[in-house]
Amino acid sequence: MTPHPDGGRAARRTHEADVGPCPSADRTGARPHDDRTTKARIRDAAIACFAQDGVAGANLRAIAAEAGVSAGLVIHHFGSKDGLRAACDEHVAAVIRERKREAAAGAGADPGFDPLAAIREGSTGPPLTRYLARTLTEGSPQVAALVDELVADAVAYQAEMEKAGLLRPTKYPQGRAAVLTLWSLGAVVLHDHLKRLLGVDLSAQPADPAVLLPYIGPVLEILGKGVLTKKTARGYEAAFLGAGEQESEDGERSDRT
Amino acid sequence: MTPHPDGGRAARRTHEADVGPCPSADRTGARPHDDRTTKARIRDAAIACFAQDGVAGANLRAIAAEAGVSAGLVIHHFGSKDGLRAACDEHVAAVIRERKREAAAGAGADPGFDPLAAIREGSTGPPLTRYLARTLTEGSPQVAALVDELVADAVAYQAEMEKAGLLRPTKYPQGRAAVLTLWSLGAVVLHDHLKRLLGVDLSAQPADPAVLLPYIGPVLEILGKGVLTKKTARGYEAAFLGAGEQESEDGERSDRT
DNA sequence: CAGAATACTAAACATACGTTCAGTATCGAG
DNA sequence: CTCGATACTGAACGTATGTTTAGTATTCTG
Repeated sequence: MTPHPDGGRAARRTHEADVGPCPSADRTGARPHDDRTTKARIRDAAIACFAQDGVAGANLRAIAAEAGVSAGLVIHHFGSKDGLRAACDEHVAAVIRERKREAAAGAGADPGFDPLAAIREGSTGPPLTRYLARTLTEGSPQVAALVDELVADAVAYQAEMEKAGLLRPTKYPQGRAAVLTLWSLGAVVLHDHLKRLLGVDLSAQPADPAVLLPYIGPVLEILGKGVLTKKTARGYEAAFLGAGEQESEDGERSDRT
Repeated sequence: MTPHPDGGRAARRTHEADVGPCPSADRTGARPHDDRTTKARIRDAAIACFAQDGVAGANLRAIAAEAGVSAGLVIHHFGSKDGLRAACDEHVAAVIRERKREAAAGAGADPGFDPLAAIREGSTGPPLTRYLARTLTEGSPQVAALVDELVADAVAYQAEMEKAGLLRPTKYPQGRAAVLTLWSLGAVVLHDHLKRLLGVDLSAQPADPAVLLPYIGPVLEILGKGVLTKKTARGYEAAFLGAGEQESEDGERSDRT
């Protein structure tokens, strides 16, 4: 119940939208000191509750209790449950953007094919991945915008890698990036099933990256050499793309955006 | 509001669990005759409402109204909202199993890599795909069991295809089948995003399979030749699977089941 | 047909929820 | 210090919701 007593002190303090002026100078003296604003604490509690029960399933009183405040205060700060949800969406999106930027700035690393690699969260802080896994299916504009950004990033990233000879060329730059991104996000959304089937939990940060292996192994195999033999691939293509289609397109298909 | 006035008369009548004895001989004369039992009508209405608003978001009165009955009757037939949800889960799972069996019995067709190809529903009947897209993320035992079956089917199917030389061999029979199945399901769960990004709606049956092309195209490309160049693949593998692993590349290797 | 069981409705019930409100404490500005 | 604004609480309000209940129609069984 009580948040981590101490430990991650001055950690993470870059985004911090408008959660308030001062970190709540231990006003009531009630709980162990927490460097977050009350508003931020409420927001984090909401993220945790929404992640666990879904937005419709969670309720303000539980969120308030988790944050150690009254239900009225939640409304006072966020106007309504919907406002709270919007704030959570924006916060999560902002954190992800920031961490992606940090990761990009840092040593080459491997953004690889996990668009959410940036938010493999430490055990501290709210469960961003689980929150996203929930809200990804509940259609909010903020999350939609975030997904669009992830795909756009993937398009750019894959173009770079392709130019560097690290990725095979594609006839569908936008389509391939979108499909790979959505597949990755889909695996996160279905993390419960993945855990049950392969014993890998994508919604928790791995102590040791090796525990991801039952998932990463097949993924690398699929992305490495494909799964269809040449003739099967040709067969499907003939069936779907129209028999004589012969693949004219190589450019960007600008359906959207 | 009113269901299809007539048309799909003696259609679909194989599963029909225990929705009751006779198709409600137009008891009240209130609504145009429907060949479904009242219980079945309630269940289908529930599937539609759950699909639209999620299980937590939907409410019994709306479901009852959609089915043209009172809220009390829903409880009378299903005991509780949870019971109703369980019945829906079971029904959807049963329909999918049945259609998969039919599809398997029919001409070779292509179960391909869409584990849900069997339920590309006609415009009649409840929105099974959307329902599944919702419940897949809400963790019910019935849905979990269904997913397990889909994966098991995929393992068997891919083994057959591999033997027939239609699929590349894999080191991870279970893992590859699980990953491909979950990716496909994930794309369904994220159908809103896929629609927005590529203009393809996986939750509706396509009048013309060609409309799926912006999705199928990249998918076939990825599954056909992969996306990583050989050295990139080797690099990732070295990083993840431990440096010296060496990749025999054509042999079977049964790590997992 | 009699009588029991089932299908069904409308209303009532209890509770859980989002939100409002009145009041209190705390803070910053002058 | 004074005053206004903000942070915050606890209780109240109104409503929506899952469920119960009492009662009526309908069907099934013998």
